Amino acid sequence: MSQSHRRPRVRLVDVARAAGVSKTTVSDALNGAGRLPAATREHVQKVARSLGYRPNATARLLRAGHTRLLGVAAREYVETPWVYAELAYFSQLATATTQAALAHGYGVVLLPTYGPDDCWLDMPLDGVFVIDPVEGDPMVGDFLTAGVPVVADRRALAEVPVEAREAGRWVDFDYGAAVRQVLDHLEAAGAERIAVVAGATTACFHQQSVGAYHDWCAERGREPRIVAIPAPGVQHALEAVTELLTAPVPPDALFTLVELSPPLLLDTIRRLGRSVPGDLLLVCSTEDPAASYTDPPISTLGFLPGETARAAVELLVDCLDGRGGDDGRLFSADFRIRASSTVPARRAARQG
Amino acid sequence: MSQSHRRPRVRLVDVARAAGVSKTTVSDALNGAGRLPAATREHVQKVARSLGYRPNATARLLRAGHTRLLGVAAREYVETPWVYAELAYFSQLATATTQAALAHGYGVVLLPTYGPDDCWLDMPLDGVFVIDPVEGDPMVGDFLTAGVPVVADRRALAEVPVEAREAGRWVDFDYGAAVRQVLDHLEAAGAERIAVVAGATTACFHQQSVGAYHDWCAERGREPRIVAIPAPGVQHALEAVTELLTAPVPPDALFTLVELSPPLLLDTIRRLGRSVPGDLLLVCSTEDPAASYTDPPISTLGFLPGETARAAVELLVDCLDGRGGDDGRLFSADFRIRASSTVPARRAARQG
DNA sequence: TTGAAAGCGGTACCAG
DNA sequence: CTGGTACCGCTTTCAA
Repeated sequence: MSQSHRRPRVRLVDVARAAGVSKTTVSDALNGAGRLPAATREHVQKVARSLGYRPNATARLLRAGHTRLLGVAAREYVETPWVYAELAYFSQLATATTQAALAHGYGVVLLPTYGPDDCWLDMPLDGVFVIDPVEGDPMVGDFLTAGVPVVADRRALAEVPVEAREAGRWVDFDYGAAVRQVLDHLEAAGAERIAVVAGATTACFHQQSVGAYHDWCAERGREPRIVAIPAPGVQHALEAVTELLTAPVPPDALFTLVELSPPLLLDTIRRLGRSVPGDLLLVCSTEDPAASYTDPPISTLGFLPGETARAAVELLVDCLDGRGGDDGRLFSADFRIRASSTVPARRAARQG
Repeated sequence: MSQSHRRPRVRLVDVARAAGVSKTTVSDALNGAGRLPAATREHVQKVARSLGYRPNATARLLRAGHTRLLGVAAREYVETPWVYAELAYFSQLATATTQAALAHGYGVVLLPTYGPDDCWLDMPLDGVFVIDPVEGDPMVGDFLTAGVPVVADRRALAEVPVEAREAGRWVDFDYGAAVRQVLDHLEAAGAERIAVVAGATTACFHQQSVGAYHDWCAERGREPRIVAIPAPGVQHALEAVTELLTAPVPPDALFTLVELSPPLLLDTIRRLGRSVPGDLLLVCSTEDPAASYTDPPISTLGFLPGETARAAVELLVDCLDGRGGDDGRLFSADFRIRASSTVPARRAARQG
């Protein structure tokens, strides 16, 4: 058993008393402010150190009028809290945000996806990055009406009353275009039955991607083959893939929009008796670096977590510093074509 | 270009003035405190809402004397900032910590691994969870002397001056025992040349693991075969594996202590012309759930990110609430034996 | 050069 | 039932 009562922290006044000077002098001495004689300064510093003095962060923040803290929330699967750990995309986004924030002197708070309504408003945040808000997501509006700058996407901002939008910024992709790019590529490689695995959420990414897929199919009179999984996780994703590949008329191309370990996916496809790219062309939307190390390397559609995080932080910081920057930044998805979706020799020949 | 000047936030006094009452009344009305007539309460609430009033979090925290914020720092590779995104272990730990913290009404701040010395002390944290501190890590001592409760491991706490240890707690594993358990298992399965991939850090985990491996080898007069990678990342890890497997006398068992996508590892081993478990028994220390979905499923040594995170948060919260709880919690690693390290029929026969 | 005092924006204790 | 006021711990201005 350990000592239970925490000793009261030593405060500025304590140091002042011990050093026989005033609060002001201590503050100046420790912060390098004022014009004190070196002797006083050193004396105060020594006393402060010997007492183990540490300024109370909250107090100085209240004084400063800011907290230098940015919130990050991943909202894609609001109902299924925290499976995010397994999602390379969110991990990288959170990490990159932390990194970018640090570069600007900010810390990052991981926000919960659920919890007592508005509980996030009790956190001392200067700004918030809301990733993949779902349709009608209350978080964006809550922060904005509370006067806290937010970076989200354009759709989320559009849902907020105009008068509150002032401190709203966005980072976005043309998801539809990205998906079409992949579909066109697969079609050009000879695919006739492209199957898709998506997430069953109303986050912009999935909604627009699925919409684009349906449109694309409709334009060509093709029948969409899509499975939307209710929550992230290896199990769900693999089941979806299995369902698609064991259909009576199996697809000749697969495009996954949910995070799934690329080498595992490849392994699973092979166990189902199909070869890549021979029997099945494959493109994965993933940030897992393992994708380029498999055999064959897997084509990926990436959404630049590093760059978007940096942009989000910059947007937030500009807004906080009163610099009028852009309202948002539009990015283009990063489509990397590799062997998994490249026409094998014999099929290429067949296609002419 | 967007509006650059943020409008000043509306404060408690503003509401009070607008509603024609005092600060106290507003505070009570909004917090459900005091015994106000319903009419007053509603009136104040209406005014507050119409003004878009939100209490200043920093101010109420200063008043409350706590911040309800916990820090998390992953220190294993302090020099190589933020490759953590790719590490399932850290992602899950951070996520689980956030979840556990939320359950206790706390938020979580992701701490940077580097940065201006002591920069972490400027954050308004009630407590900190330092994961895998390296040898002589300053972070633990810094927080402790600042009076901020810390959860780390026993070694890190031992490095701190006794008088500062009061608010130090720990969560730990007997890494040596865990490693021996795996080595014994592999030996029993017939392995004679067990190779290990470890991380070149002084974090307790790697140091003790590598130490245990060397001891274990020495006890048996075996020659250790180990590669320590300088930083996490697919590239380094795969190179290490390749180096080990292409040695003149290749190992007959591989035990990886660094995070590496299990299916990718399997794939790589096969491309090097070895089969698992036929030619090579395989055990991975990883938290990647994909390990159990490969063919063959891969034996894993896990370190319970969920449970340790929960424990860490509890330890911190108990300490903060002045409840005298335990000084720490010792966990046992989770060794899951699967087909990748199970003796294939013919080898079992050969072994008798 | 140093120190007293006024806030930062709330909450909580009293007196009215 | 309500409002004045002290106070959380620090920074900053200003007077001595």
